[in-house]
Amino acid sequence: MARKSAAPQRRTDQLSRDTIVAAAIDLLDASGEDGLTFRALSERLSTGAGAIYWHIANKNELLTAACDALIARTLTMSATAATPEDTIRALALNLFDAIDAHPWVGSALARALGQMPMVRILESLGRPIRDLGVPARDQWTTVGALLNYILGVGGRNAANGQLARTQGLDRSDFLETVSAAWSGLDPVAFPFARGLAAQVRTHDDREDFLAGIDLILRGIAAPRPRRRG
Amino acid sequence: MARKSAAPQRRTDQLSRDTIVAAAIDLLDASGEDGLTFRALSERLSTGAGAIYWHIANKNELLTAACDALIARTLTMSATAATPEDTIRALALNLFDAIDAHPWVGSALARALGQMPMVRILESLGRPIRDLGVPARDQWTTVGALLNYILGVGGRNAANGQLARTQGLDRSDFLETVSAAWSGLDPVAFPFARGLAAQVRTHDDREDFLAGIDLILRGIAAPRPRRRG
DNA sequence: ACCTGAACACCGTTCAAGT
DNA sequence: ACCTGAACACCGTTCAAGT
Repeated sequence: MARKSAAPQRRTDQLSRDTIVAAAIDLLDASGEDGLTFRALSERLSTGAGAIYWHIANKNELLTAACDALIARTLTMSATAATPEDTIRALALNLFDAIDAHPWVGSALARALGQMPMVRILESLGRPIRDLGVPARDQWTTVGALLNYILGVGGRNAANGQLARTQGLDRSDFLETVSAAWSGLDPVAFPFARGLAAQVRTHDDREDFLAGIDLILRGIAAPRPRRRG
Repeated sequence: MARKSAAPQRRTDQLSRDTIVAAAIDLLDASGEDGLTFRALSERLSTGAGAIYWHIANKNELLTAACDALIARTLTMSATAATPEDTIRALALNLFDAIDAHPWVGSALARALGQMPMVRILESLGRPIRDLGVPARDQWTTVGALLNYILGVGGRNAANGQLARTQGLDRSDFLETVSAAWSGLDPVAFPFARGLAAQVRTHDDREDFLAGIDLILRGIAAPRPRRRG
């Protein structure tokens, strides 16, 4: 008697939230944000599509959980350095590298507002800021500035990764395209952007990111005006 | 003779890219990112679903075009102020307000990398930075820091707007939830985040955003170390 | 040249039915 | 308690056929 299609192997052990999240991370790393579907996930887990919903509420929760697992891993890696500044620099770089290696984390973070991954980052960033001597009333603004800068870069990295995947361009191809487009801009309407075309081609993302962190650190160290005293 | 359903009125004038983009903006404003579908759009334009593809390549291009129209509008609004600092502040605030009023712009911008909306912002931000006396070799880093901070805040705003829409929470409800969750954090593992709970409830997004801009401006003004002389 | 609208190949999510 | 997998209500995009 002929069967319509090969019966899929079903797993014998129980599914768990952690197993699902781990599989989701594999899928996201392998095929990007669009690659994470409940169908692909259930196939990889040798289970039915609906089974996942017993352990996780919906796709958004799954994405946040995957993001949190990765962020937690990244942050525990970041030991305390010699100075608060160095701690912040090291932490920021670890986050940059994590988002660079897993672009989907960049956009997942943006959606995970008051939730765990954000809280973890806030906490890790907050301690060295406190140690820097930033007064309590300025801590929220300060951590916010650093966090938003980091998330901004992360979002751009995520977009880069997504673009590279869908267009099949590698990094230097992409930069070449942007640089060429910018050199072609109207010199009257866009003098500044036009002048940037050369720098776009040769810049180092990681170095620029760190330079931005240093700029913000200088801003934190600089005395606030209108204090009179 | 009974018809299956009311035959839709079809438009008599020609469709154009601008008409489509304008309708897309209306739809995005009215029902958020998820509200923009080719079916909803074609209904609003009294045309067939496939007709839009004659004028616009795909959804991504449509989103970028909508974003660009709004950004162009926002930037021409931003006149030059008394000082470069004030010009940057005014520009940043205009962008903040635009993203606040149209949250979808926040996430659309992240995806519009080397394209027009980004170039426009870069250009508007770049001139006052040049006027500030930032040397050519630091201009890319400087404009990048400001841009990424602004985009980071924009991304967060976009997420806020999306959340408010889907959960049906208003701003203060949402902040209340976050604040409550943070007060409940483990005081040993998360002392800093816990201490922020109170500030979360009462803070002013717009003011904090501007404080971050000021912090970065101080960083730009601060002398760079390791110059020796 | 421009538009129609059915069709295709997908989605996330639900839920009766099974064990 | 946990899982199955068909079914539902959608998507973006394509394309033969019309004008």
